[in-house]
Amino acid sequence: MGRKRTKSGKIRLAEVAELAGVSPITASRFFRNPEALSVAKRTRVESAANELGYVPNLAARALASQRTEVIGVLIPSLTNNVFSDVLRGIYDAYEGSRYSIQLSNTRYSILQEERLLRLFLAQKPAGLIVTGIDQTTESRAMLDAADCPIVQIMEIGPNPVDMMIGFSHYDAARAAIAHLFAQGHRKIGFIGARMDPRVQRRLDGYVSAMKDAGLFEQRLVVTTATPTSVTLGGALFTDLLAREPGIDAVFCANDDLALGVLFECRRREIAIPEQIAIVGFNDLEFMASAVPTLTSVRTNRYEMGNKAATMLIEAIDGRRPEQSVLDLGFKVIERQSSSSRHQDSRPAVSGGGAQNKMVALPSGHD
Amino acid sequence: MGRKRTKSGKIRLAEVAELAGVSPITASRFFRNPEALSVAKRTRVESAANELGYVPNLAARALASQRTEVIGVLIPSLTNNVFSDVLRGIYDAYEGSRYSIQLSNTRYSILQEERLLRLFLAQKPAGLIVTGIDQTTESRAMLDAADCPIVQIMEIGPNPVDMMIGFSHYDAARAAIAHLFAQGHRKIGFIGARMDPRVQRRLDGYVSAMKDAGLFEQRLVVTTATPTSVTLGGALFTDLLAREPGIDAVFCANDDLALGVLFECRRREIAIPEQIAIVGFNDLEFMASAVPTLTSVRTNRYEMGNKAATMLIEAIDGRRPEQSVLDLGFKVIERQSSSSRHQDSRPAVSGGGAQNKMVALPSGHD
DNA sequence: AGGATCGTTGACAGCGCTACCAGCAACGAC
DNA sequence: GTCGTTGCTGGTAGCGCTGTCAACGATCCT
Repeated sequence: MGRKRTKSGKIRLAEVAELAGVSPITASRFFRNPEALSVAKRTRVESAANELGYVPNLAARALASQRTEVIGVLIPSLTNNVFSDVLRGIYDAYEGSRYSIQLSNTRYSILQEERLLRLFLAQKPAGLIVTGIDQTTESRAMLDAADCPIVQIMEIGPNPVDMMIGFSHYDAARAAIAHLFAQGHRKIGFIGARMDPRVQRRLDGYVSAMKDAGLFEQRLVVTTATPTSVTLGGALFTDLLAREPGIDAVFCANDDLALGVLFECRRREIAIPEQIAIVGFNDLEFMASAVPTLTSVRTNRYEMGNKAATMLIEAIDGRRPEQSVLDLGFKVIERQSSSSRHQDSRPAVSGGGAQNKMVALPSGHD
Repeated sequence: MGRKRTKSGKIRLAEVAELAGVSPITASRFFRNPEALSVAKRTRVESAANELGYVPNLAARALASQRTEVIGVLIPSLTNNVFSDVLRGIYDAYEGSRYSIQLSNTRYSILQEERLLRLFLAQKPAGLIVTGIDQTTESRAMLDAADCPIVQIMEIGPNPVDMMIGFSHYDAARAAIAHLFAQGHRKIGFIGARMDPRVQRRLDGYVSAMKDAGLFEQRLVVTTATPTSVTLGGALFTDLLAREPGIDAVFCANDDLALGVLFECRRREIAIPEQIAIVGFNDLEFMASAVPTLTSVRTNRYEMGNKAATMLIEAIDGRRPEQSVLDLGFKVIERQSSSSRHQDSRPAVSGGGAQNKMVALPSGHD
């Protein structure tokens, strides 16, 4: 016996086809590949669909076509400003496309990531965006076996699963330290929080730059697994000062920490940059507006998300990009907090960034 | 002639049923309502599913059952810290539930919201979370006609579509101004950016409080439609000072603006709070850590998202909450930037917020 | 002119799951 | 002992769409 369930009441493709005087399959084609129809039928179907207010049933489409139009996005944090910029880039790229985004938060756990990956892959996504290059072997195997395009974002490294877009955190950190060296700083501390893989690589870059200069000392490094915050920046800086009162600069693994250091210096009446120089990472908006303005390493977060999404869509549509690994580079934006030239504190209320000087260009030209 | 398409290769429910020695329909029930099975069959199906690694096909389920397990979430911005906290609350609540989240960004446009709403509703979501109470009449009609639970978040107001969770931005602004009055301030400026409906209501609260005290002057108000930023805070404050050099306090519509004002004061060597007091809105993390620490109105953003999601799930499952409108209130967190008691600038590196004093409690007891 | 090619259209048979109803055994009430 | 009643299980028939193939006329080539 059939079901008595109420017909959803919605317009179906068949109704549209009937009104347009074509077969259902022709109407179906109109929505997927209108070019394939003759102009006459195309307009007939189009007006019929408009007249009836037809909306395709995505579940039926997914079932029949054996694929979804869902893009899975796995990011480690929803709180972090960095990821909200990336996300905005991603969402902007999908706007108006037929794909929809399924977002999940791994909370910086690769096990959680593995779990979510399994979940996503089971639904046969059209594509996948994952953060970073540090997956469990299990995750890696699933990604390798996945039959959809995949983009890894936030950093670049060897052995991409498929496509990859980001920059070298290691090189970026080295460039920041090189900048501090150029300004005459020698005893440079490092503070880092959360210590996720990318922060770890910034630390690695710092360590290598310091070692190259024969200046590395373990006690110059203060890190914690705690999530980052402005307050934490002040606390870590306090620790650093206690360990090594003689430092003349601090490289902060992100801008929130840098802002915390700035406030802590103010509290302690330490002059920036005269007594201590500060360099942050990411170049969030407030860095250009702080007093003194704060030097930071600019990363192209919005572009990273946007480009990743664009590349993914193109790959799904069968147009693979020429180069599957894209280095978006970084720039050290030099500002007052690390400038030995004592730029005067202009009342530059708006337009921060105009007077920025580029110190290093795209990474990874090796 | 049938299709030759490769069978997806995936395990289907029928295979599980066969291995378990039950009918497909019984296996189906196991996944939706295991209680309905006898214990014997339940364990048989369970172990069969585990053995085969069965994963349900959501598209087929959605098609057959005529409903999805997707929750639509419409927010105006992905950049704003405020919404990332709300989102985190929402995602946390859905973690592990069978629902998935479909997020869209209205970019503060009610027309965009209407478009997205139409898109969402067409897919028959299990529930909907929308931001605010200012929808187009068309949107409102669609929401009223929607046959799924709906939660409006971020603020409360008359005529909820269904459920509602938030607080009164009007009352919160009034409380902030009352606090400034209590500290002896009279010439209180207002700066606001973006001027979305909620910021507008904060302005309304400011205006009414000032008028009540006979202190309102139009030139004390500086607003712009530009998206908010720290830099913009400095610029708006500069405008305000130019218009009315005699102000003794500023109420900022959000914390980014407040931070910008702080930096601008530092640039101009204006003493806080002696010459000018500052009050922000939202109580972001950095407010407790700034120098001087910044007074703000704390809003329960994470809880708002989390509670909204929880209420929505319960409503979907047929357990509607007793009260459909929930006021989460706010608190004025008094800090140095508006304290006439001249709290000494302690080196309170971590733990900001411990010394906070609550000034006003949940809103909307009228 | 005949055949090959192209562009366009349609028929058919499912995709994997669940709503509906019916059946059946076990049980208690009368 | 008969008649509900309850609890569990299964059969049937789709949900609305699309992949595959075949057929058709129009166009092109030799």
